[in-house]
Order: sequence, then C-alpha cells, then structure tokens
Amino acid sequence: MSRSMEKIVALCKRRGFVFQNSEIYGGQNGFWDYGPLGTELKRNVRDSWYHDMVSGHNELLPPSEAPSKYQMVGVETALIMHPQVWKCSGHYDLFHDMMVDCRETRSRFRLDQVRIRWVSCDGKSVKQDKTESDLTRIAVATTEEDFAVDLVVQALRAFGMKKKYADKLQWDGNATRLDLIDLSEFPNVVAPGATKAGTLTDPREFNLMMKTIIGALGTDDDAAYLRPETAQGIFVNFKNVVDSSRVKLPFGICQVGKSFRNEITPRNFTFRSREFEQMEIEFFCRPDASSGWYTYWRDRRYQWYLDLGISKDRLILRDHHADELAHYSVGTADIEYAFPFLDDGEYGELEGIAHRGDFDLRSHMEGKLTKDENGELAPELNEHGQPRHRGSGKDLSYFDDHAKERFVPHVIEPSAGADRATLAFLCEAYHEDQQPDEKGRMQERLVMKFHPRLAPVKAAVFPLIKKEGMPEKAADVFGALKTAGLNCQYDQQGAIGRRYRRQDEIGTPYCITVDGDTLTDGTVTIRDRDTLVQERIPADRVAEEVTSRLNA
RNA sequence: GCGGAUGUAGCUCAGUGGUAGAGCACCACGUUGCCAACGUGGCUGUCGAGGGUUCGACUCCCUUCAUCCGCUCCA
Repeated sequence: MSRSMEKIVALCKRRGFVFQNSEIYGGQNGFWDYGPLGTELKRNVRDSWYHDMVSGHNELLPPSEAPSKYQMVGVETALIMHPQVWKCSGHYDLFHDMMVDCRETRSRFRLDQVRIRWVSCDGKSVKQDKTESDLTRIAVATTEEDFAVDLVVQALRAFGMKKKYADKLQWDGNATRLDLIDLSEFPNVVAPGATKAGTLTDPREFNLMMKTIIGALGTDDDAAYLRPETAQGIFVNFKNVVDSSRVKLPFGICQVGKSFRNEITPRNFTFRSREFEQMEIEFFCRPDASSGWYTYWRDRRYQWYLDLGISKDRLILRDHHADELAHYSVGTADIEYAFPFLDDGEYGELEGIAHRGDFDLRSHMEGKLTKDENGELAPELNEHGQPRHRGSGKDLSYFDDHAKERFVPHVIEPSAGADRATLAFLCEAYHEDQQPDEKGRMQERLVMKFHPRLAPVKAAVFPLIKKEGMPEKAADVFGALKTAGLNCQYDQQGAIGRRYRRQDEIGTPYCITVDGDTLTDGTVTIRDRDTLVQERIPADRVAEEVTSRLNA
C-alpha cells in the first residue's frame, strides 16, 4: 500500500473515522466500523446523494440535459428476501458449489467434477505433501471429459512412467468421484497435474452470498441469503410502487442500504468489504427512450462527484467495451477514482451505470433468463423443458396511458457504493501543506479539505483564553450553532494554534474564536480552513453566517 | 486460496529467556494570549490471541487471527 494511503488509514483510526471491526478480538477480515467522525461523513455522503437524487428533485422541471421531466421515489426493503429472488436474478447459480483447491498447482475444482480412481504400480511410490512419506497406493484425479483416458495419463505421470508401460498399472475398483469418497482418503489423492499426493484442501462451500437460517429451529431447508445487492428489492416492488404512488413513466425508484458478499479477497481498506452500503437508482423508462436516459444518468452521476469536490484529474468515466457488457445490457459505464492504493493509471470503481433493458423485470415474471439460440432472452430450461428457476408469474408490465400500450419498461441502473464514495472523499480531502507557526517558521499542516456539505464537523468554537468571560460567550455561540442543527465542536483546551490544527485535521471548514474584542464590540472571528483568512462578524449572526457559507 | 513479511502505550517505534521503555499525543496546574508555545506533575500496556517448552516466555516452538506485499480471484 502506498505511503499516502497508509497515512490516510492511520488518520482514520487516530481521529475516529474508520475502525477495524471487532478490533479488540483481533478483527474480522472484510468488515469495518465507522467511528464518530466517519459516521457523520458517511451520513453526509448518503444524505447528499438522497437529497440530490430524490428528495430535492423537482419533478415538474426537467434538469438540463434530461430527455424529459421525471419522478423519483425511495424505498427501503428488507435485507433478506425470498430465496427465489436470487434464483431468478441469477445470483444463486453463480457460485454455490463445493470446491477444493490444489495447493501445488494453485487450481480450483468443483468437487463433483473431479473423477478419481485408485491405482498402484509394482511398488512404485509417490511422495505425500507435508509428511513426505512414500505412498504406493494412490488415487489419481482428473477433470477431463474423457476421464478414463486421462486417468491413465495422470497415473503414469504420477509414477513417472512412460506411456508404453500403461499395462503395468494395477487399478483398484472403478473410477468414482471426489465427492463420493471419505475426507480421510484425501491425503492419498494426487490432484490433476500435481506431483505429490494430498495437496487438495478440504472441500469448502463456495458461495458469494452470505447464508443464514430463518426460524429458531431452522435447518438447511430454511436457508436464506443476505442480499448481495439492493437492486432486487426495488424490482420485486416495482408493481407495488406503480400501484400505490401514482408514479408515471419515466421514474426512478431509489434505495440506500447494506448488501453482503463473500468477497474472496477483501483488501484495500474499506474498498472491498464483505458488508457494504449501496446507493442505487433503478430508473424505469420506455424502451425507445432508454438510450437517452442512459446517457443522462451516466453524465449526471459523474458530475455529482465533481460537484462534491472530487478532482477531474482523478475521476474517470469509462464506457465498457461491447464485449465486456453483460448479455442483457446495451451499455454500461463505470465511474472510477484513482485511489492512492492503486498504481498510476489504475482506477477503482465507485459506481456503475448500466442499461439493463427489461432483463430484471422479465426475470421476475418468467423465471431466470438466458440467451437462446437466436440470441434472444428466454427462460433457462431444465431437463424436463420447464423453467430452471420459475419466476413469480406476476405481470410486471406497465400500461402507458398516453400511448395506450402495455410493455415491460427498460431500466437504467446507476449503482453507487456509499463506502467507496466515502473512501474517495477521504482520500481526496487529505492534504499536507506548509503554514507558518507563531514564530513565522513553516510547519507541516495536515488538513482534510472536505467539501463543506460533507465535512463531519461544520464549525468549531473557541474562547481565545479560558477566562475573562470568554468561555461563557463562546458557549452561547456554540449553543446557537447547535440550535441551527449544525454538528459543531467546542474546544478551550491548549493553545489557540493547536486547536486550529486539530480542526484542520478533521476537516472542519470554519473556526469561530471569541476574543477580547467580542466582550466590547460583540464580534467574533471566523476562520476559513483552506485560506486561513479571518473575518470579524457579529457574534449573534454566527449561525446564519456559517449556514450561508455551507450552502454557498 | 497460495507464498512472504509484520503484530509492544492512542500514534511512531526501541528492547531483553528473569514479570517493559522513548518521543509525540492526552489530562491537571501555572505562565502566555490568534495558527502544532514553555515549565512542573500525571495517565496509559493481559508485548495480537490460544497452546507448548522452561523454575521462569514479550523473547524459543506450534496453532490461530489480523494487516501489508506478490500471485490468484473479482461473480
């Protein structure tokens, strides 16, 4: 990890932005906790998103660049959904298999796809991994379709024999499958391509979704999954929202909430976590208008990060190539940030904007879809010709009153990571600069230049000294700021310069100081974090001044 | 998942087979009074966790957890 990233991680811990989850017990890989300041920061990120996308959206006026006016509403759906949701969405089939890894060849196999057969050869032996003992009776393994042939190849290779001696192999029983033998026999198995026996790990269930059990006496039949994305909660409620809220196409349904994925390698601080928060919009529109909306949302979402202070130098909008697109998508773009833990020229994804067509709604109507021989989406069938995963059977189409036609809307999905955005804002804010101390010598200053909307603490109030009535006056100013609903800090501890630096380090945009003049003329100073410029303003107008600067 | 490195105070790090130290930070008092001041005093650790060897382990061994790096993975 780069030096600058290490400094950011250290600051996050020192000042209470982000802590490792369950740290006193040694931590949990892939989980993070937000401390007091991180909680404020992330809430501000979330609130800014919700305000800018949903609650502050004026449905009577189309924003510039938008194809037309549109409506936006929010939902908040449960973390656990009916298991069939994940079967139809395609998440269930992706990984839910027992897997084994080979330590030697670093390859991974599905347990039920490995064929094995016991064999020995005139007392010839194969070394066993770890114990280094000589085994004369081993089980060779293959994943080849033509397993009978390859088992011979594997056996000859394991014993170091030439092809012409194949008849010397003494087979013991017929070929079987790795999932049908006892775990205690694994030390005798020579994995495909391996030179030693016993290099396979214990079989493990490999599932991207976190499993849980519903019901106090639950068995595996009651298995459910924590949602791996918030989007499905929106799709399955599409009909409910349409029927209950008088929305008309085009409109968006939004949701902010936690999702869970068993990441294989959680890494890079909070960037890839197993529990994370998403901010998603599913924007429904007429199929013939979808391409215009895709472009609108892609550009709108990119601009959102710029408006909150991300530098254009570190933020890119990357359109996926056609061959990268999911089969149902006609266009996908990522908004990516040059995180300090990445090499130069590399970017990490903050948000994906996908054109998903009618894939999701149709999947929940008809069952899990796949591309048929004509390239058209159709329900995936099982061996009996029935849908492999049955949909709800409910009609999720939309009736357009103006056009007098019924169709399944197309969907544009801007899906953002709240934790990733928060991390990007943290990285972007981190600055070290030089400022003079009281003797005029240049000193290193650590300052978090958060956008004022995102700053966890909006203002700090100091009495210049701890006497002559200044603390009391400062307490009044502090109270007025709190009454105005601003998260503020009061500090009378230590020298004034040190107090300014403490606030710089947590990114407080404004510091208010009560001094000797306050007691005579009723003014205080307000100091700007970035410019260090101080202005005198009336003490009784502080809340008003700070509020107006925050909204500037 | 595989391999390597690391883990001691809030932070950065010393340290030795005989039950722990520095600087910074933090707190109190005094002095100063607008950009990390000075003086005096004070607080802080189950030395990542568990087990083993030993009369005795922070130190040696094993296991485990976490972090970082490389490979792999990234649905």
